[in-house]
Amino acid sequence: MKPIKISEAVVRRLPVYLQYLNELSKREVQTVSSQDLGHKLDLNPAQIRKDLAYFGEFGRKGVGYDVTYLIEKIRQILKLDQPLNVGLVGAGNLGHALCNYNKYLKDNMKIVAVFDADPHKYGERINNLIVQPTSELARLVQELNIRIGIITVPAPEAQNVANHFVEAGIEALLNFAPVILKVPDEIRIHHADFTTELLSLAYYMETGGEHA
Amino acid sequence: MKPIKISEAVVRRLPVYLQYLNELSKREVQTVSSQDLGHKLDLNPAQIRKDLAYFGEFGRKGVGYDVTYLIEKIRQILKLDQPLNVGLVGAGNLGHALCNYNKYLKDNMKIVAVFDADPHKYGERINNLIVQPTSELARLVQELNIRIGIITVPAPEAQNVANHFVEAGIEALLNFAPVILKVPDEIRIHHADFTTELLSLAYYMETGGEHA
DNA sequence: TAGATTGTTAATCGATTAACAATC
DNA sequence: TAGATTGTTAATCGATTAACAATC
Repeated sequence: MKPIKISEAVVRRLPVYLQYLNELSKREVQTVSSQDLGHKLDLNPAQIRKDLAYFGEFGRKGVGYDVTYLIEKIRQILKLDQPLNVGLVGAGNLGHALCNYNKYLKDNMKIVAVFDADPHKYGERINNLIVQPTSELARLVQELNIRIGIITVPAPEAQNVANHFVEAGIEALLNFAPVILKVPDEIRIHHADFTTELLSLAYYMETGGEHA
Repeated sequence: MKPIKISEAVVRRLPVYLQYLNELSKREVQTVSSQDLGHKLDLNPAQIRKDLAYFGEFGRKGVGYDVTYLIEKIRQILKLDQPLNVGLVGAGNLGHALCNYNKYLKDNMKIVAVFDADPHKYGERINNLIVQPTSELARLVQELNIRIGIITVPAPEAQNVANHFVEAGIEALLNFAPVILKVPDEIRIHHADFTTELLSLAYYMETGGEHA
């Protein structure tokens, strides 16, 4: 039915479009052109049109894209029009921070359970969630239909947590620990390692940076 | 002297190499081949050799790469062999979490100042840092030679903080708020927005995901 | 209608991979 | 020497951009 393979680059731009469209929607902007979008997001307008065209004809020639309609369509493409439950292991600062992002996710994607291996944390409240022992992971992944796992434990424990998630039948993982994890090929894993990000920035610094 | 333009993709892989090499070093592994690296990091060995070859001849034919030597070389390429000071605005959970990553950065890159706009947070200790009022940003960026800024404030304040950083003479920014920021072209800005990351994962979920 | 902007094809550009001579 | 692995060129692959007919 849809034999065209969509590249990862395209998929990663869709949430960015969505984010800005939501902003426009809040400002009650009705319509946006690929030119507008491209200017704001620093992307080529042709690229934006092509990205969207992979999934259908969402615009009107001579007019542009209806903001509300395009939001709806992108949400469908990303499958955000159906519930998608997320579980998080590692109730440290980073874990707390991510739980607070639930409000940005709104939609149907939600962190529905938080786990930690430290007994001192069991029962702690994070927003409307209560920290559970990691031993409950497998059971709750099943029970709550958790399909995406977030890993925010220290690096040495990350692989272990990943293994638990995989055994529990998780479909995808988002890893924040600064290590490369091995998981079966059928599990999708994204790395959101901020150290990597920061170190690569260093490359672009002018040398001999002491000014003055 | 070096007229070859290095692509961003290459630069972003270097810290990943570095991370794994550090791991090997800790395990006292002496030598590694592009094949080993490729297998571990899920990259084509030819690509790894090519990436490294942009910067020099670091390997030995028939042998591979000396782990310690390659670490040293990559650190030089990324300019991690000289001090690089980082400032962070937003002492919330995420800010705290990132400060704890200082230990992973070790090297010469360090978060040397933390700022927040909330007077209740002034004076709060995070590891060995004390939260400063954002009004001190410009002064301390100069005084401490801060060259990279990290933004971990709520979305509505992010642009404002970015402006302050730019006025203070920052060279690069790492933004964690889920908004697109406008900064002058000469400032390098990377977005580390975890919502984008998570939403794009949704695309790869099987539809009709309720199992059972 | 005239002006604007899409969807899409073709052209360009760049990045990845294969292949292999050089050499440890 | 034989086997292994680099550095590098050439081939392939894929992604971005330009261009334009279609049409609102």
